Amino acid sequence: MRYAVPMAWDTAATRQALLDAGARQFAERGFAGARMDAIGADAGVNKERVYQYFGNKRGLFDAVLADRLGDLLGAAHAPSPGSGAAGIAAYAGALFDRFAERPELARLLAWESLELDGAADAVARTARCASQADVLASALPGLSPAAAQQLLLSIVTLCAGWWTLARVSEMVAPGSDAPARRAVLVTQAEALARAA
Amino acid sequence: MRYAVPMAWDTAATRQALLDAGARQFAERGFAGARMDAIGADAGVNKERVYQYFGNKRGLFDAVLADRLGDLLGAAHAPSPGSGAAGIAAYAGALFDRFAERPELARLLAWESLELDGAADAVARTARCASQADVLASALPGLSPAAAQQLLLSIVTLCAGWWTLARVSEMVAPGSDAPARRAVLVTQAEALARAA
DNA sequence: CCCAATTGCAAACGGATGGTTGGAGATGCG
DNA sequence: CGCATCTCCAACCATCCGTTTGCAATTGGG
Repeated sequence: MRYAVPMAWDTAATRQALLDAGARQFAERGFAGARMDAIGADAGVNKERVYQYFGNKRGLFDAVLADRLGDLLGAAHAPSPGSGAAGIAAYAGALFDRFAERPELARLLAWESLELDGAADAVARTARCASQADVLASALPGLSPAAAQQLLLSIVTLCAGWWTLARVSEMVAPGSDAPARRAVLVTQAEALARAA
Repeated sequence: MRYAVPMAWDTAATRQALLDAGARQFAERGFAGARMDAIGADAGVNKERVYQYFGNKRGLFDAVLADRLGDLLGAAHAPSPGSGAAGIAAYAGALFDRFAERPELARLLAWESLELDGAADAVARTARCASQADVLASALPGLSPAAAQQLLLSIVTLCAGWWTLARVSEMVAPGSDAPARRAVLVTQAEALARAA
């Protein structure tokens, strides 16, 4: 039959468009709530292409999580060795900024934890988290690896929390906005680093 | 037609059973992922009863959130006036314990933030959060109301985070378990209180 | 005891939805 | 240029699912 538009090939662009649309739709509505029709429409591609490139809805979700969250913690500017609590504070600010410029990242983290029993691309991402914890350990001489992991976990939890627990934020700190929350988190990260 | 079992009335029990089943199913799968058939089966009640008592699926979800999360922060043992950073630390431990004994609470908080634009029963819950922030302010003389709100928000975010960002916890702190995480959070809450 | 109102159930409805199918159009190679 | 293969689309399928319907059973008041 005649199609609405001429149908040129662009395999890489189609796949990327589906990943981008999938990221938007899964961030907004989660795995269960996202609709294949909506993903296709958002991508400007027929939804049948998802099955060709990713296998099924779950395959696309895993691909989106791996693609978007693969090096989330490393994407924020890391503290320098020996930079101490100030370096950790700056890292918290940079991570918060990362979430602020791409709020779908925090939301995808939250959906992943609620809807999946295991993280997408867990082995690679766990290795990257270990590297990032090592970076924090080198910023704070004397910090054990386990303590660095706990510190990093708290910083990520606090920074992402503005988006992952947005309703809680609205009720507990109704007068706050993102810049105010960022400032508090930078101070709190420094305090956590000092106490670590 | 003949029913599978005799059909006695118990209005209050039926409503409670649906709330309890709804809490379990919504905590596990979220609003979009929960199934009305499964809620009815879990409650041991015909799913049609949800429409009689709560209007529709969304009405049940709102009722569950209001019922389970209404006084979440107050349910944990509050710090005494003037009890200082130690009181805040103990409060963090109590809140973590609250989440540990009823992990559906943290998950419901997260689903609410991801799936709704506004919290259920927001006015009442915001008032309760303000009261709880006042309790923290009285525990730490000199703490401003806004700073108390930010401190409370960070404590809630950190305590709930073990469940709301469970996959992140597994990747960032793979060797940690709940008791270890609890101990770190108690220490971290004390550090945050000192810096507030 | 009778009857109106209420509660509860099984079955059905209409629309939604993930996934599949058949075929058109594009590409690349001989 | 012809043909095999690949990419893409529109339409369809089978099942799912929130909600409604018709009626049975229970309850309580006169």
